[in-house]
Amino acid sequence: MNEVSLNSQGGIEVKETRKEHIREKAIEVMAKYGFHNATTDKIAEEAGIAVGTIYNYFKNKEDILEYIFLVELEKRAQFYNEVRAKHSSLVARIYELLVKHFNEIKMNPSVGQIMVREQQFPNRHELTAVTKFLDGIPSSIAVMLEEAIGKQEIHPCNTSIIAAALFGSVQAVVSSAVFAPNSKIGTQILEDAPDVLIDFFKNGLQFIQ
Amino acid sequence: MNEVSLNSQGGIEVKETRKEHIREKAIEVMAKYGFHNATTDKIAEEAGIAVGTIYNYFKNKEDILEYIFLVELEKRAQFYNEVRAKHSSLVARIYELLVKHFNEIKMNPSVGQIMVREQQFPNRHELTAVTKFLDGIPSSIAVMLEEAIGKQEIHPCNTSIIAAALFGSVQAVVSSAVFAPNSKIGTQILEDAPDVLIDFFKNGLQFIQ
Amino acid sequence: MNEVSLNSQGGIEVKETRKEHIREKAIEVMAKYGFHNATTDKIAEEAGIAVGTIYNYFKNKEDILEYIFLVELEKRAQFYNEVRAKHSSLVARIYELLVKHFNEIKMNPSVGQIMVREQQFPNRHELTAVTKFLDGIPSSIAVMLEEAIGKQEIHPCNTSIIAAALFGSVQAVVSSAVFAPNSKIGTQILEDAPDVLIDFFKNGLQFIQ
Amino acid sequence: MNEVSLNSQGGIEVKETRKEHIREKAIEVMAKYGFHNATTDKIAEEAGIAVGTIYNYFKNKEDILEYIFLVELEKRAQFYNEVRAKHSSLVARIYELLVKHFNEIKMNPSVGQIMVREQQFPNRHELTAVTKFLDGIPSSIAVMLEEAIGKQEIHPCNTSIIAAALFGSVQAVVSSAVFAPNSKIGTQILEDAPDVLIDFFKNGLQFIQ
DNA sequence: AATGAATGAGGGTTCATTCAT
DNA sequence: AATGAATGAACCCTCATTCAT
Repeated sequence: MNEVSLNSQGGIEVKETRKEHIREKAIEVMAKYGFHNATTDKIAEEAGIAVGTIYNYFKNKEDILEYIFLVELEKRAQFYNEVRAKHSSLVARIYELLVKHFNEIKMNPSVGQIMVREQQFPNRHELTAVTKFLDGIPSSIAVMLEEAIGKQEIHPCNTSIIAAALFGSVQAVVSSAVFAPNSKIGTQILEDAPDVLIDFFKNGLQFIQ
Repeated sequence: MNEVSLNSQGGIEVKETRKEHIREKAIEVMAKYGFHNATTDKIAEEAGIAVGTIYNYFKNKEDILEYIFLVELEKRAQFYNEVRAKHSSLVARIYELLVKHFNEIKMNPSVGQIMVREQQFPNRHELTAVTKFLDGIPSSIAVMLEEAIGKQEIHPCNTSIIAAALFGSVQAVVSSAVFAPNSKIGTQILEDAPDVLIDFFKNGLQFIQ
Repeated sequence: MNEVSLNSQGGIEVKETRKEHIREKAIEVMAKYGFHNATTDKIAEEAGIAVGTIYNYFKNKEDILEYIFLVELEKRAQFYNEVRAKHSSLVARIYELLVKHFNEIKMNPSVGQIMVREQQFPNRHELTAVTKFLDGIPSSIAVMLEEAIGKQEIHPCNTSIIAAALFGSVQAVVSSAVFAPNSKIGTQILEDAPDVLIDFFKNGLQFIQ
Repeated sequence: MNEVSLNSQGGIEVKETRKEHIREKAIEVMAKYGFHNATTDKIAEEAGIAVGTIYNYFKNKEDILEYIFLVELEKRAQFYNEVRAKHSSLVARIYELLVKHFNEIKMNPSVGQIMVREQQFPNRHELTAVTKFLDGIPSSIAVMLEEAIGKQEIHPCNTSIIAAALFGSVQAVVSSAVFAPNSKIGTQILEDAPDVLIDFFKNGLQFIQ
């Protein structure tokens, strides 16, 4: 049901199927035009196939977006599991998650644009990957926070709000990078972001005295 | 051209014109369906007027969204000016901005939904209120940060990334509140948010030792 | 019912009423944009009045065009009567009609543009002034031709076809003048037209031998 | 891109494609209602297709009119070339053009109605087939006149005015035929027109002495 | 599996006309 | 008589989706 798997080198591997090809081209088109203005015709043209072919792999246009988020969600889930297995300290975990996340965005900024923009989903009742991504990641963060509190690594706090804030910080920085007026600035932000953010998360604004 | 003004009690006051009425109803419809699925027919119906009437007050549908953001932008600009005049410390400033901001959202959650969702605008080159809101507020935050650094109130930092992070935190918390499964939870979040966030901004995650 | 009358000097006089004012401004707007793109709003604005006022003087928008043609039709009817009273020869009659007609156009090219362009009338069953103008003038010409044949001034011919051809020649020359790329050319055509046309009508293409 | 071609019998042949079918039906609808009142829905209904299908073949509604004129223009261009190749005398040329032109109209009076009525096109600056038809044909006539003057076949004259007059004559006669109260009269006019007009063009009104 | 022409519901927008003031 | 905001039917056009080939 999904083509994301871990290859022997421990990297993310996505089988290059026709569906995969459409996903990649759809990302480009949706990043450029936004979901609503990304017509199926444009996607098909970009992918070098006929419109009808899209519908052999996707139920409808929304399903493409769904799949895009699903793939990213699974990547993040893998990161999450890897990181939990590797580190026990909260800082170490978050730091590595940040590094991996921003690396992904650096490698494919288009997907970053979509992640931070496409938050319109008419059918919230269906448990979509989009929702899972936007709600699920903060939840996972909250879980880590609660563990850290349990281990007396950090003081107690409102974990759901803080989790939202952490996720929001990251999304906003991604946004500022991928929509930066020139790509040099954007790349620099993506490079600096993990260190700057981890420092901010650890110490806040660092008031003097 | 600008119906936002300060009344004698120092609160925000908006003259109740027909345009204002359309704005309010459009907020409800757009919050419910999202900008693209908010048809002009639905807006007109909700406002109890004919479709054509909308076009006596707005150039087109996008212009309604533009106006919604403009009003909110002006409110935030007022907050910002008031707060700068009243406080000189960064913490005090941010805290009061948070209180005011979350209060506004509490009073009108629909507008909060729109603020965090509608970031799709085809013509970014036109200097729209939407762009000003999404780019301008982080800029204002960055300015405050730089002032605080200048006054040695906080240690130097990458102000643009941190400003983005602060704004993103707030947007994400607003999002978690206004899209909360039930309004009780949402209201609680909005109530707790200023204290929780200011604490986070000051101290970070508060690691023990 | 109509404000066109002969004044003491024998010239055409149109009482300057509000209705008259609207007619004049409507001519300008319709000449510029064409009937269908000449909105009532534009006409009202040009006339410096409110849209509603137009409807105190005209049944609907078509009625304005109707009135425009009516006035021109009556001017042509006056020309026709004057000319018939003054001359008995066909050539003299046609020549003077041409002179008067082209003079009118020279004085108000906008009306010329409308006369040659607006031939779209959905309700042909109503006997409109537009129809009368476009059908009636050729009829009058045909009558003159028949008289001339009766008086053995010219050889017999298919008067309805020839009348149409004569009228068409004139309309086409008007068209080439009022839509000329620059007004100098247009004015020159209007000046030359009577002599050139009367010569053509008298002698045809003047084959040698 | 051009479906007009000469078949083995030397007649005009138009490949019956879907686009061609729409053109034909659009002619009927536009002739009946006029361009502005010919809705795309009516055209689609008449053609027995869905509205959307029209837009698979035409950019927009104006483009249909454009194509209609283009086809007619190409027919006339073919006539023109054939006739120039066949005859060298001006009279022979014009006469055959008249015969061919009126024959075309006889075969499809609807197209005649459109040709003489639709002279409203907002974008005259674009070099449309409509403009080419209405401006181009008189130009071609002017060229033939100048040749005839050069060969001393006719006396010098103002060729542009005369060319306009000739074209206008023809258009007006077409108009009187296709808008005739009954089709019998119309057909008769179309039949008589070439002889009547050529006689008029050669000799003018034929004054006695 | 792939194609792409056909579909037609639906949407944004216009604008002639009305009518309460 | 004059106004001009309100009206809403009507229109052009788009585009996700289908299905015969």
